[in-house]
Amino acid sequence: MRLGEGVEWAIHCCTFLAVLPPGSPLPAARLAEFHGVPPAYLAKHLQALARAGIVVAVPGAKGGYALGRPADDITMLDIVDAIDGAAPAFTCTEIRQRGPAAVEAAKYRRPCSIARAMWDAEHAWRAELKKRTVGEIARGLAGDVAPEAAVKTAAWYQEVKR
Amino acid sequence: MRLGEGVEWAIHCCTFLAVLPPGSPLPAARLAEFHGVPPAYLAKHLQALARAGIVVAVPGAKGGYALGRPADDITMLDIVDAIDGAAPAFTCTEIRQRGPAAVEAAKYRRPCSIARAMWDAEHAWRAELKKRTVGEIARGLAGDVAPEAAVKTAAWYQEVKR
DNA sequence: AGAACTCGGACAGTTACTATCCGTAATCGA
DNA sequence: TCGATTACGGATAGTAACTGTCCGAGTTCT
Repeated sequence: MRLGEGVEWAIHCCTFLAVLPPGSPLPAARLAEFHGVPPAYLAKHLQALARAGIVVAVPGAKGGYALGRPADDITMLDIVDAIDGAAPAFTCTEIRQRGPAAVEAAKYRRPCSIARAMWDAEHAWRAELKKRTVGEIARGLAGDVAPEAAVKTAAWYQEVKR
Repeated sequence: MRLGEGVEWAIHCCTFLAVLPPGSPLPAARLAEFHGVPPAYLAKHLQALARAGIVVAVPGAKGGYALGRPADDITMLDIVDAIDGAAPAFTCTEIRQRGPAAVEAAKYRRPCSIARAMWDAEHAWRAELKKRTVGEIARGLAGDVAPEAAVKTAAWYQEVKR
């Protein structure tokens, strides 16, 4: 089981947009430049975020992306679902109905215990992601690294917005 | 994020081996026949289970596979790790060190909050899978379907073992 | 109105998963 | 001892998902 790299990029972009002064969208190319990732590919993921309403896309000159709602109302799960898709990781193919022990479909009242157990685990994963919001992450992000990085970030932003 | 189909097959095989009378291994071809899955491909996954010690492989005529330890000592997580690999689904590529705001590596004391949040969620998923054992699942499996299926299973097993 | 800039979807390359086959080694029954 | 059966590993294709890039449509500013 592997989570696409785009999920990481999307979360970083959202947390970054959360710490930026609001009211001024940032182009996809600038977001890619700041994070050191391929611009064209990041744009694709940003489009997915826009479709989910997590960010709003502002077209035209001086356009770009901005958060679609308050950072505290955006959960990690929202982003993961938008990028990776909301389809469950485990899909029950009902192999119990495929062998020589199969009986007519109506006799299977509930999904098999195996699928239930896998789905329970997945629910725990999603519940944990739902607890964490972009706002919370953004506030804690500064403590991960020396204040020097925040200074460089501010300098870069001023340069870009000039 | 998607979990390979082989995981489902492996769990079904383990729970099936758990309800079978012990002391008599079942060939991979029989396991594939009972579950209605491609024999050659299932064999690959069974080999992975054997490498992990979850099942024991008995070579030669009258050989096959049997559980490697009591069913209550085999967790769902054991099987998932054996088939899908124990590598974490989310891998932090440290993109915070790649942009114009990057500072020297030593300044990053702890992993970024984003990675920690993702890993916490993954830990919750693994913890849930670790709670459930093959023995527990096997005991509950019969209740999912009409008793008729158990009869057909027993008949098939007697035919195979003849 | 013109120009510049942006998003948006359509188009290839790469990796991982699915699936199969064959040769080798080991075990049991005759 | 010989043949049948079975697990094991490698080599080999096909398929789907992820990664990556491009150019056109629409919008905003001057």
